[in-house]
Amino acid sequence: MLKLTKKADYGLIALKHLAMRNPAETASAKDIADAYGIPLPLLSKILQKLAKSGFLRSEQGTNGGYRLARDPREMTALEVIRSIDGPIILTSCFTEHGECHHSGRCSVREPLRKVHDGILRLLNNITIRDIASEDMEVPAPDVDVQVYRLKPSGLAAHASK
Amino acid sequence: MLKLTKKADYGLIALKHLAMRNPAETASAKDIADAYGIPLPLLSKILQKLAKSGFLRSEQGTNGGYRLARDPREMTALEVIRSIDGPIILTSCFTEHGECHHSGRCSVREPLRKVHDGILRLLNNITIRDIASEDMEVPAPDVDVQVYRLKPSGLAAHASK
DNA sequence: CGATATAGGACCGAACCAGTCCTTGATTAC
DNA sequence: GTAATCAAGGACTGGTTCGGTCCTATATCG
Ligand code: SF4
Ligand code: SF4
Repeated sequence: MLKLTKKADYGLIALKHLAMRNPAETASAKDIADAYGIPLPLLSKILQKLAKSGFLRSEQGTNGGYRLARDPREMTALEVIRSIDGPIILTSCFTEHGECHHSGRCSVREPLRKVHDGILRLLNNITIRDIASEDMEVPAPDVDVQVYRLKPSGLAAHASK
Repeated sequence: MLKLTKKADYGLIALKHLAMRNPAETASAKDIADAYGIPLPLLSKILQKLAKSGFLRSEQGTNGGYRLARDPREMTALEVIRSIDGPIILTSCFTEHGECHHSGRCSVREPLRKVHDGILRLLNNITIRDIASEDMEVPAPDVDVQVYRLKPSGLAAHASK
């Protein structure tokens, strides 16, 4: 169904929140939870994960809270989502032990692996800073995701829509 | 978790299977199920959906089965997946009635919508024929998915990985 | 008729998601 | 030193979706 978990949403919200303020100050889980209406205990565990993954640095005690541990330009959406939701698996055969039992006969595995890579590359090119920036552009054609496309031979694009 | 359902996998397998053979002959659900080890009743309903969505034409009775209803170049992975799994929703707020209750305050909704669009565009550029073609290329940088990227200002690419 | 097809509804177990609750432990303010 | 404030983390639950099975009805060919 190709959906992101809400935990990932919340994690991104929190990181964006932190990326948009003075890196000197911390924000507590409660601050963020209140600001966006996210259940506190849920957000807490997300932030804990992000801290363990090295995105956040935590400070306990009164006036404690979280602050970014790295430059938001160095945090990609891919890494963040991975850290919260676990590995991204477009199909169940792309995980370590999740071998689909027809991976032998399956004819779409390789094609889907390319799609998978495309999505990863897309997410990998988005940084927290991108997300935090107010105005963004849908820019000129660029490297990024490379979809496989038939040889030079025609078969024009039926993209858009 | 960003996973495709197995039903979608199966649907793509079936379409690929049909795309790679003489368009004159039909293949029954059983044929395909046996060929790839897919449970027959499950595959049946997938094929039914694909038929109702206009990808397949079905013929009942002995020697019946399914055949492609359209040119495989005109069937995109996006449409197929949509037809089987329902609408693709990266986050729960992108569906008609699935309004997330913080869509008001949420700060990542718009950015994620762009990611969503990127994924859609990616899937929309893949046709069944692409999937059926033996050799594919990961071609030159091309139009396709446009990830938003900061203004001209530097912030070089930290793509790859 | 009877074999082979599609068409489609009902059902079920397992997994996963979103969220809650409760306990522990560090740090600061008073 | 004690209380308030914070993070850390385990256990549990209700709801939904997924993957799959089963059973019946209908169409078509030989
Ligand atoms: S092997 Fe084929 S059917 Fe199984 S998960 Fe991978 S792509 Fe899907
Ligand atoms: S509104 Fe925000 S939190 Fe809710 S589903 Fe959309 S992106 Fe996720």
